[in-house]
Amino acid sequence: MAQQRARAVTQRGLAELAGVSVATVSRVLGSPPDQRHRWAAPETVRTILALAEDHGYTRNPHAASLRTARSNLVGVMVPRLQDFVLATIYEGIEEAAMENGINTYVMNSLDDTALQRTRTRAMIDRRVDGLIFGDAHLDDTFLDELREQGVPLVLTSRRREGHVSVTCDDYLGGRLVAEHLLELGRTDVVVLAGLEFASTAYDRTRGLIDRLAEAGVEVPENHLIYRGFDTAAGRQAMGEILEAGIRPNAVFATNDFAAIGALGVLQDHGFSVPNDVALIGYNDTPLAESVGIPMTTIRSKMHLMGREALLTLLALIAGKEVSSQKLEPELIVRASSAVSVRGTR
Amino acid sequence: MAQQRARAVTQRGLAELAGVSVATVSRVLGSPPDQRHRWAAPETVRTILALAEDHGYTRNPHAASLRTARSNLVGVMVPRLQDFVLATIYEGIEEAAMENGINTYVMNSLDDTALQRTRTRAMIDRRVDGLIFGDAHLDDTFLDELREQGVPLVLTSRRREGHVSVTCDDYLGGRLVAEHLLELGRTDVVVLAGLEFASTAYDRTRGLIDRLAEAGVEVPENHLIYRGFDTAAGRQAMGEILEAGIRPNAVFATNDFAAIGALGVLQDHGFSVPNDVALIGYNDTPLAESVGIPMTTIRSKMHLMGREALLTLLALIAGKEVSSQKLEPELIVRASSAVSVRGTR
DNA sequence: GAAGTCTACGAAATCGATTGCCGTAAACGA
DNA sequence: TCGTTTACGGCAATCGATTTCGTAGACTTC
Repeated sequence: MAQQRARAVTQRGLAELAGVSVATVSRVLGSPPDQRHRWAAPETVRTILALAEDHGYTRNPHAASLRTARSNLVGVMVPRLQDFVLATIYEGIEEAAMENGINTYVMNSLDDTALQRTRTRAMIDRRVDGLIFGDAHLDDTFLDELREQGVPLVLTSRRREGHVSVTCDDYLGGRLVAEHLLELGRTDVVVLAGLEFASTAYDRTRGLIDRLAEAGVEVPENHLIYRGFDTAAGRQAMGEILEAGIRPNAVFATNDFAAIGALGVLQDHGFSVPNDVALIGYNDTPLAESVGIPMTTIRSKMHLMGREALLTLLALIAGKEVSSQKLEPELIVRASSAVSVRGTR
Repeated sequence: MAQQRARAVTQRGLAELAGVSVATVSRVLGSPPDQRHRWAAPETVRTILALAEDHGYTRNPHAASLRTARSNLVGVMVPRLQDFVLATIYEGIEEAAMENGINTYVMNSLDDTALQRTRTRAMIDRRVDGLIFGDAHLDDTFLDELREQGVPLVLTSRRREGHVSVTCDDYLGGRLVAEHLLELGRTDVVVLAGLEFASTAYDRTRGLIDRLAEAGVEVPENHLIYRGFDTAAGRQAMGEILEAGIRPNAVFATNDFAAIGALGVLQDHGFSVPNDVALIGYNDTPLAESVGIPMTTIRSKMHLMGREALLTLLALIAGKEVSSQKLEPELIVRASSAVSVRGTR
């Protein structure tokens, strides 16, 4: 039989050993180092700290949460962790959470509104202090209802009118792509836009369209196709476009993975990238650089986004005034659009 | 000011409303439906259930955990959720957990032994009932120490001698690749093996080598290179191999992403895949099929692996006898190795 | 030197749920 | 008829930490 896990010491145990009351132990152990002396004599503080150390004391979070009605837990809902982008944002969240003594639950909603609801409920039932959503839908009021109920929440990756969010300035990202295309003179563009209910898809597309319009270029309705953000969706969308007889000289995918899927299809059909078709992705995931033809893309600060989202949520929980934040995107030009009359940089 | 979140009802509240004691409420609400009548009259049961429903009662898990010393929480440690494989395994874990009323914490250890320790500690401090590790190292005794302390734990993805694990039969996977190469007559193989301390890398490589040895083929020491599992590592490894003047007619990467990285490098150097070099990956991630040249790979049951890992952990926590499990791998032949004298597959 | 002001703690009430131990009745067995 | 189950459910102790009152003594202050 394996050695039984030693019964953990509690504050009561430490109190008895130190000859003080649990109240004192609680106060000493619960205060930040520079505040401890406010509660006990230096000698007492030292004794308690030493005992805690020796006996490997760790606070029982359930007991603490029961008393304080504060769990130091936040829930994170993402469409899918398989998505590199969300996994990276989550890393940022996790990092900032650890730094602040917070733990996180993550769940995949698969962008399914039913799952979104049941899993959010599961988190609330677990008494999280607040929630971060990476799967906001433009066309669903679930989040509004939640806020009505007074649940502290912050959005990230995708925004939604009326909610605090930390996102990439996707509209600007779209504009950057448009400007790049204008410079290249490749304005007969097809947009593999992602999912219609995601603000990322919407804003990136809108930014592109608006900027092109300012230059007098119209993007026809049938050049926009919404199929999803992953590789399979990119293949699908690109395939449909070609099948419809559309022959663009540029393709903008609102996600690198979709772009990679599109790349495969384009090559299968004998199109050269970038000579026949310039290809641009979004997010600057590692694959963008490593795939056969290094891909032009928009770099977004995913990790930072996660960090800021968590920090914002913490501020919100603390009752502070918080506001939305848009992180700046950056255009990264690579071979997949290296067709400019200027050098290939 | 947003509407204040209504103070949640507690069992005490329900008890008062129903005119019974909290003990009865607790028993009725805590028993499985078919056991409820053992504790209260049908009428009472109905009243309590109705009141709970009406007032949206949800059990306070902190209070319950405090009392029972059981949290219904399990911790999951993965090297990195950015890795599609681990993200998928986690989805399986999450799914099975939800079905069993269990919640999960996930954390990234980044395969850093220090992070591994501190984050595991953070989970234990949170009083998880058990842990699943997806980042076991062959050369580190951390997990052994943990088990000594009586912490219930199960490994997945990677195994480690002396621990219960749910993995893919990686050794067999390696053998399958070897057999495929023997059939193709492409036995001058380079192995981009991944990380040396990971059993996945070790077993897949060993399986390949052993099977080739049985056929009288030796894999020279310098044809094995350990650089990591991701795309960047694949690029790096492949680059070094070529720089060393090695010119294999087949490359086996123990991970699809590394394979994709290698593919890029091979093409950059003017090698044709599969004509000059056959390329084989591992895991059958969606990208394997979608990337320029559809890739031969080994399919592993990642989602199922996660499910089984969780179920195994639950059994372990329940005090049952559990044993390791190896899921069967399957060879998926695609264009990247379609060079057989037989038809293309 | 009387009245504040600190300092350093302690007592005890909570937080919400679980559970072992009992008590009371009605039903049952022989 | 009387002892024994069985059904139904209350009492009260706990789990471990936090926090509101207090209090006793030391120190100031005018």
